[in-house]
Amino acid sequence: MPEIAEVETVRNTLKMRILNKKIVNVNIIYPNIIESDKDEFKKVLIGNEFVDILRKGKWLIFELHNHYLLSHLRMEGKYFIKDSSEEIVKHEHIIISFNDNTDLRYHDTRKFGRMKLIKKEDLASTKEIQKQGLEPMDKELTKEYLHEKFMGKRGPIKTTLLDQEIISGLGNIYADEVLFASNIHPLRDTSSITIHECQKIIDSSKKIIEKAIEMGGTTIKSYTSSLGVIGHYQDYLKVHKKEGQSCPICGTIIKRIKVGGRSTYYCEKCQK
DNA sequence: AGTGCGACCCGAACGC
DNA sequence: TGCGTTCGGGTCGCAC
Repeated sequence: MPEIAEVETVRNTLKMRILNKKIVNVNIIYPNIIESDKDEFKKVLIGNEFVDILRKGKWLIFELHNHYLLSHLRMEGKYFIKDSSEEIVKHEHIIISFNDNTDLRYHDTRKFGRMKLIKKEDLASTKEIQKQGLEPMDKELTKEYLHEKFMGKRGPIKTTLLDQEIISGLGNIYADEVLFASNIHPLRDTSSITIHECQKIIDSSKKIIEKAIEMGGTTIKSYTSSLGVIGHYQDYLKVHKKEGQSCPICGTIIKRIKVGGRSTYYCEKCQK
């Protein structure tokens, strides 16, 4: 499940492979991935080229001449680079072909990912982008900012960490890890989080995401062999998906509960 | 306004 | 074995 670290890895990896190559064909196999007009999507892309790839939260922003292609991988979206001669396999939904006989192929088993083509001047007013809050790496993400946002918020802190309008980029997995590292119980009411705990949330978010990006970097090689970028975050998770196992700090059995409909893992001794 | 929940998908895991 | 059922994950849109 791509979170901000995986998206950043995809961005860096694709930048090395697809920039400044002329797009010669676009094959839309499963149209529902594309939220904007499908005919225009083809018309704008063919003959165009990607000049840069940006990112905002979990959104990938492919920069074209005059347009941006926004792409959200949701849970299982992946990009592959393949030779155009290779057979199209199951779950490849959008195929963008370049003039050097390679393809950028969007692969998504659950078909949850979304793409949207917008004019460059509309980027700032596009709600998907505009809504993104500060990222853990942003200098402006301070304990004061977070504390103020949290004070006016009801409901469990776990749910609030998933709100992209406050902190942009955390998903279900890292939200559990951040709360564990911050010694905060996932069901704590958001408004009860102290300013000191806000700082702990910021520090652990940064640490966890930086490490994940670093790990993502190590998987770049496998990308070229058309395996897609798969984060190796599972190697260092402390609580997420660890129900029934011992807490790495105190040995207490990790619990699993539902918070806002999402599976949530925590250590009842370490997280108050 | 804020909050909660179903819908979108389909492979994997589970129950019988 | 093979069938049917449930679950999960991020975000949007609708209902309250």
